[in-house]
Amino acid sequence: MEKLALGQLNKHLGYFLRRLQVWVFQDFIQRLGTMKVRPAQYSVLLIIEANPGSSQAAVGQTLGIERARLARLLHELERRKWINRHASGSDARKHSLHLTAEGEKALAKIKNLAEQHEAQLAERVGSKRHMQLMDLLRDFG
Amino acid sequence: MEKLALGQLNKHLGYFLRRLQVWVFQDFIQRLGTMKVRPAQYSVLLIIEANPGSSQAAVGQTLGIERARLARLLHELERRKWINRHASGSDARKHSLHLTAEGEKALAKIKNLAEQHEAQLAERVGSKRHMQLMDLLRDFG
DNA sequence: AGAGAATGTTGTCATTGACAACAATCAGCG
DNA sequence: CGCTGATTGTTGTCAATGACAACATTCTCT
Repeated sequence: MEKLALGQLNKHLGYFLRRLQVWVFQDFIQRLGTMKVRPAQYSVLLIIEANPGSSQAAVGQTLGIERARLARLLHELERRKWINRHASGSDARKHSLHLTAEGEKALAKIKNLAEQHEAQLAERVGSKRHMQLMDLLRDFG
Repeated sequence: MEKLALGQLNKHLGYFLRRLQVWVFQDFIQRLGTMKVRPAQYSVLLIIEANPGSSQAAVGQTLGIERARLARLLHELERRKWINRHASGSDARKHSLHLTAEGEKALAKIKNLAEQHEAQLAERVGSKRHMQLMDLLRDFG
């Protein structure tokens, strides 16, 4: 079955962005299947690691994850004993997020797999193009 | 609320791809809200326009949309009288997809809005970066 | 003619994003 | 101080999406 013409789709950055993003996430999910970690969970773990004691609101705003969704996502990470949330001293509404020792061990493994994923992605995309894309895309926030 | 450190997330192309892609799609959906067209529907309409008479399998494979999902998506486009599917002459299993006259009129409006979306995206991203990203991302398939 | 593949349809499930309501707590202001 | 409005986290619900299986029909190949 030959591919069809893309027509006007060729002019839309969003289309190509989406196609590559889907490919990247599928590879990530497959590669981290053994740890049963999805991209959103991984990003949350990294943010907690880099910012111990953050509140859920801060994590959510940084990653663009909505409060309700993040609450459920964190509930799952807590159930797996990878994070804990104790009350923040300064503000009783906030939960202070930390990795557990078990969570740090798991994250070490996960980061290892994620690096393999990134290496495979760089190979698939071409390492030069990978760098160029990183430089172009990083300047958003 | 200040943003938190991204930590290792800074090394993952997938993260930045995803953030920009989400932004682009949200803008697209908002901008085309008056026509109630979502990105996937738009892409299917463009493919049918560029390849009249295609089968669903061909469209699905081109866009990476699964058979079951495409069947329902097309059902909705047919309900809106934007496309029709009549039996293919050569293969009775296949449906031959075409835009209706009404569908062509609607698509003209939609393409107009989509161009505005793309222009705004180029402005947001920077027109030079927009071009560079297109060049880097287009070479996949 | 018959076996296996392709096509489109329908059903179901899990994940996700979005939104609203709620309780607890905080911040600001009289 | 006490009150009002905002913030934080939680839970409930709904729609959209992706994935997968089962099925009838039709084609291809031998």
